[in-house]
Amino acid sequence: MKFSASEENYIKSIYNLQGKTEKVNTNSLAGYLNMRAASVTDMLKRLKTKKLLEYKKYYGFRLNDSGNKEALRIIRRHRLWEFFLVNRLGMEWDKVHVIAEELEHVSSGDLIKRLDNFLGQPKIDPHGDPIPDANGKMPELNQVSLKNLPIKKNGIVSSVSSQTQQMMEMLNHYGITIGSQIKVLKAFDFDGSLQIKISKQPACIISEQAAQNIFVYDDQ
Amino acid sequence: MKFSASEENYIKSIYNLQGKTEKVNTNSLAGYLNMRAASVTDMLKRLKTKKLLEYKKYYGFRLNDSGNKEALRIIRRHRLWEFFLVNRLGMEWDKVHVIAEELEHVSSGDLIKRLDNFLGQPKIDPHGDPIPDANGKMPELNQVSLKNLPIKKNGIVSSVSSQTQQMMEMLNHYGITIGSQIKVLKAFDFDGSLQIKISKQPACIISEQAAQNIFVYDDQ
DNA sequence: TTAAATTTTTAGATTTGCCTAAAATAATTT
DNA sequence: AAATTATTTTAGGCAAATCTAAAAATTTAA
Repeated sequence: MKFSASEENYIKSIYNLQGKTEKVNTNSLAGYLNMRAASVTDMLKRLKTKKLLEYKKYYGFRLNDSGNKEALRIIRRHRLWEFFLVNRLGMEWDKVHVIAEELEHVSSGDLIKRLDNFLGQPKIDPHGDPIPDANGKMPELNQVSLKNLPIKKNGIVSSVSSQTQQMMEMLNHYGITIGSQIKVLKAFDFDGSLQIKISKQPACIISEQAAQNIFVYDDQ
Repeated sequence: MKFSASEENYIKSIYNLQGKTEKVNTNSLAGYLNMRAASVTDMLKRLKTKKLLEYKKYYGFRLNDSGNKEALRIIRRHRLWEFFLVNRLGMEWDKVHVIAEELEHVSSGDLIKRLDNFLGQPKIDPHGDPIPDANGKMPELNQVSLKNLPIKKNGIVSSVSSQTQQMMEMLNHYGITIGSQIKVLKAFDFDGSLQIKISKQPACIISEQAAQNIFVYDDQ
């Protein structure tokens, strides 16, 4: 079945919001998509008709199996294009998201198969997120928030949960990029801030809020 | 100014239909786009409001300067993507059009600049059509219809005007591809059919209609 | 040069995807 | 357990992009 760009955006967003088991609610999806709750309700009905959604009025919703499968197809396209933009066209990893949001809706199975091959079947996108394979299988990587990385243990920056301009600005300031080696030297219980060391740079301090939004692969 | 995918399709189609000086009429554009005349009239009004069109009710229309500029930007994107699909992803040149129709609407100047560089600033797309440069300048190539190629003169197949399945089937049958060396041995005045020789294949006959739709670069 | 045919436009409807405002339902507080 | 608050849905509207059917304008032909 084929879906409109708008439907695909909703599907992808619901996927991103729903955890392993939790239901998503109308307002949080509306907030996530920068839309009004009423618009979300409209689309929920449409997606339910198309049998992508488990949805009981007033009680939240989740993607069902075909919804999840579709979401993974969209996410696969998005991440492959991001990989292309960064690793072939040389764009900055913090600038590719918007463009990939458009490219991901181009609907040709053959195109994506060939793009995947052309790129060497990458497993991780430039933000450090795993790329679902052609069957929708997502490589499980043991990622932890920097906040939870045990003291003195090495991690590799794998992704950041917020991709706002403000976040990017801060990461640039600290010289943190995907793939950076990182280590927590000390945690201050008072405010949750952390003293960290990034690659070979001198140690510095970051806030609990920042640490919460930076994810690393536990580098065992 | 930014345009919707739909507006861009109209702009590109008008560009393709208008010659050097002729006006385009509603019905021919409707036919070209597989739409009804009424829908075309609607869009003409919109494009006129956006100052892309010279349009007098009942008397046809043409793109004005900014319309032409916009058309060339769209065509540039389309042809660069076609080049990418064929020369990087290895798709067949007769299968890329539909996908490029989607990709061409992705709106990022930086993306196209980088794609152009990545591809080595190609001048001709896989169908043999020239790719407008970043300023909208279209390389002038002296292309003639096979029908008008002087007898015994070598030509290089540069493009075909119809990209229907039927045309592709016939080209495959004759073993004609973009870039093929081709020469007219004899013209039969009776029905306009031509005896031609393609590269090193034995001579064969094609109809006037086919010859009219195959273009070659005069290979001086 | 008027009648017929063709082309183009207008008028009004439909679908998608969004909105605001009001109503319905659920959750929380007193 | 009512009353208040918060959330969600419904109702109704709007713009883009399409359609059909009818009206208007132009072109062609008798």
